[in-house]
Amino acid sequence: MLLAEDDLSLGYVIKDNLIDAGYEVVLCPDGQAAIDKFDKDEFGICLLDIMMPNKDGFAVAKKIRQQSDMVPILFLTARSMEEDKIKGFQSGADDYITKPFSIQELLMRMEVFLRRTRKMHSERSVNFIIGKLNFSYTDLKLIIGKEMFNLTQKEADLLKFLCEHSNRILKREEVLLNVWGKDDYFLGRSMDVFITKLRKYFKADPEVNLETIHGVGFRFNTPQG
Amino acid sequence: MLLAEDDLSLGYVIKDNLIDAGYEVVLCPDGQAAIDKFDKDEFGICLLDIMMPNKDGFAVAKKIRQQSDMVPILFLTARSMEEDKIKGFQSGADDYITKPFSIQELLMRMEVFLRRTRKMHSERSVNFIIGKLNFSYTDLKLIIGKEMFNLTQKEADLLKFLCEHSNRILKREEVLLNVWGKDDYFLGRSMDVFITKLRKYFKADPEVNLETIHGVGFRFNTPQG
DNA sequence: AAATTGCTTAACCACTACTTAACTATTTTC
DNA sequence: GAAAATAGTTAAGTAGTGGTTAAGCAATTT
Repeated sequence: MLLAEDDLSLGYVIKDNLIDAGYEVVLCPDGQAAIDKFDKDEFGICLLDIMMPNKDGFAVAKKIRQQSDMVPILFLTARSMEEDKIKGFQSGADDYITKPFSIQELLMRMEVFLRRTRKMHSERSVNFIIGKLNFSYTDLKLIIGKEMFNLTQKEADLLKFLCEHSNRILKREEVLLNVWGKDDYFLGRSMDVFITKLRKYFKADPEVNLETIHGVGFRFNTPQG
Repeated sequence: MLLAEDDLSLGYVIKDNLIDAGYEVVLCPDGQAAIDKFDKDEFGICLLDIMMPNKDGFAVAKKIRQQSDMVPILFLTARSMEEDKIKGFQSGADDYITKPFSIQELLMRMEVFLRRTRKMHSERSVNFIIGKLNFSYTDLKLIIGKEMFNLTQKEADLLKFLCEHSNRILKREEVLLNVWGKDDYFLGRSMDVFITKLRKYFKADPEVNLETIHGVGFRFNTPQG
């Protein structure tokens, strides 16, 4: 989880307690640092102090929301702040908790959201795990070995279709109709461009390859489960 | 087959009976375990209890459906559950069976689906197994003894036609009309080229040969099955 | 307004599958 | 048994298919 708190003595207390509770915690001393961290890593939940130097909690939340609708965001606020102001500014935050708070209380609130998002995830997410290849269609992320690629929607659509029909010959027409909705010359060429892109990703895992069946289509060869 | 049942004493009874009936059974005590198992292995059919801790049967079915449209899913339900509720929630399930049920009944219901999917499978793929010769039309692969050849679509079309009419005389005209769509001098010569190619493949199996009936056509001689 | 993103279209090249051709071998017919 | 027809084989020719890169374009973001 991502923790942004400028009061470092408080920050460390929270961090240590959360680590004891089994979380992985990244502590950032200001808003910009939090944004930078969020860009690099994936976090399951974010805890943001509102009043911070260098981008406040609201700004950070907004930035995070641009990247992910799913991650739960909790604000840490001073008691002095009026409740309606916080609500008004709840720019994408899921809840807030006023200082001082007990670690117990924090943990409980976090659990609520983690349960909820885990559930949503499991209901909505579409994932494929094929050998070293880990593809989350919902997140548009493809992890192969140690490399991670952020896919575009089309790339993901195509890859999803390939995953759903791996190890059998797929006619070009079939792929086009299912991924693009229609089959004409130009879309066919467009598909070839996407095929090229996917093949670049697949280079990271020699067990996976997208074979051309000339005059017919493709076959997505993957290690059988 | 994948069996998810939280009542373990019942689970073991079902499992043992199905094993006696010749099935391989993996028993999971809760929904999440079932999902995890399904990700790892391939199952021919899934039997899911609806009420389970840690993801109920509906959730498991949904998850399974994301990965495969084909696998038959059967729900096990308590008698108390209203039928329409089950039907409404039939999130991708193929059938349900109310507890208590006889193993006989369960086996019969399972057979129905397994027959169906086996049939669908065989419709999806076209294969010919003739002596040592194993030809998958859908995969464009011809395996003879230890050699494997990747065929082109035309080669496969021609071979398929020959397999479908083996051990009888085929007029040249007949083959041309069925495989090329029309019959003229040049296509006839073209066919001869393909015949040559196929004969090269057949060299790997002396039991199979493509005989010329001079002035008439061919006969694809194969060991009778 | 400028930059970025995501897809399509274009252009170029390499390669493939099939046809055509050319030559040879076999069979049929007279 | 020679000429004609038919078929086998190999190679050359050709249209088409696919891979790749980059330019173009529309939509969105900064």
